[in-house]
Amino acid sequence: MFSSATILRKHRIPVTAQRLALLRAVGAHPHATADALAEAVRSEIGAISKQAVYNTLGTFVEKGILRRIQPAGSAALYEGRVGDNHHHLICRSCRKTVDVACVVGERPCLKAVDDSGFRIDEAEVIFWGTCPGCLEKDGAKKARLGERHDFCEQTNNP
Amino acid sequence: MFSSATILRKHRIPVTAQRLALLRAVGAHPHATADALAEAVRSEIGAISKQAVYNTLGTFVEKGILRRIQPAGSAALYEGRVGDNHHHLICRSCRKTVDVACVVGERPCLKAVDDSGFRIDEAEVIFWGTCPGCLEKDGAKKARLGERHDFCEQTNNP
DNA sequence: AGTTTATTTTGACGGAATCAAATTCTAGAC
DNA sequence: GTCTAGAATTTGATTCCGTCAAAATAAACT
Repeated sequence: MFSSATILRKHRIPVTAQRLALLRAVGAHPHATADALAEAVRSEIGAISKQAVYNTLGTFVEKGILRRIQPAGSAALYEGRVGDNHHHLICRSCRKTVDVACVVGERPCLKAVDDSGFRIDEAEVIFWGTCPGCLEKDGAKKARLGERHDFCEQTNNP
Repeated sequence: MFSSATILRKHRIPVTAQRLALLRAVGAHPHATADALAEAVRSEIGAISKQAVYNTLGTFVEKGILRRIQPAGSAALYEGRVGDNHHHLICRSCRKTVDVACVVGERPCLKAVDDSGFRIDEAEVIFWGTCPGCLEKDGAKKARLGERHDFCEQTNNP
C-alpha cells in the first residue's frame, strides 16, 4: 500500500492538501460522485471548491490513477480500482453499484464481431438489474399493494 | 415496413403530427440526440417544443418502440433498431457511432461471473475507440506536427 | 358533434460540468 | 531559509441537458 503523497509524486503531480484528501476520499468511498467526494473531503480538511474537485479528479483519470464511469441517468462516479479491467453492476431502483470481474480479463476484453475499421481500445460493460435489497422490497410491496413499484433507500456510498 | 401511424395505433398511442414526425426523424437519423431530432422535425413540420420531444421520445422508449443510449460525455442518443440486442461502437474523437452485432445474441447477452445476488436484465456494452477517418487524420497530423492530437469533423448524423 | 382525456406549449427551474479571471500555493533554485 | 516562476485553487458566471408545472390545444370515444 502506497501513501497518497507517494502516488502523486510518482506521477509528478504537485502535492496539495486537496489532492491528498480527494485521493483518500475515493479510497474510502468507491463509486462516489464528484459531489459526494467533495463532501467527504470537506468533512476531512474543511473546504474544497467544486472546480478543484473536477480539476483534480480529471487529472487523476488522465494519469490513470482513477477511473471514471458515467452510468445513464446519474453523475459520473469515480473509483480507485484501475489495475484490472473489471465491469459494473448497477441496480435500476436504488443505484447501488458493485464491481464485477471481467468476463475475459484483458483490455479490451470483448472483440466486436465487425469493428467497422475502428481501432477499439476499450469495451465498457454495465450490467443493469435489481439488487437483492430491492428485489426483496419489491416482492413485499407487490404482495401487499399489487403491482406498485417503489424505490428503496440504499445509496451509492454505503 | 409499417407506417408510423400504424406503429402508434398498435401501441395505443394517440396519433399526432409531432409523434409521426419524430418517428420518421429517428428512422432518418439513427443515433441522433433529442436536440438534433427536434431540428429534423422542425424542418419537416415547422415547429415542435422541446418538452414534446422529450415526452414523446420518453414514451417511445417505454413502449419499446425506440431505444435510448447514453454514452459518457454526450446527450442521449435514440435509435429505432429495437428487435435485436446489438451494441455500439463510438469514436472518442468525433463521436461517430455505429451498431455492432451482439457477441452472444440474447438479452442479457453476457453473464456476470458473480452477480452479487442481483437479477440482471441487461448487459450494456459500448466499444470505445477511434474511427477510420480519425485514425487517418491522426496519423497524418502526427507525421506533420508531431504528437499533436486533434478532432476530426465527422458528426453523429451523417 | 360534444365531452373527456391526453398532448402540446410555454417559461421557469435544476443538476452536472465547464470557462475565465484573480488569488494562493507548491516546488525548485538561490 | 527565502524567493520566484509556474501551477493549483477559489470564485462566480455560464453552458448544456433534461425536468417541472400550469395553461392551452388537440385527439379519441360515445
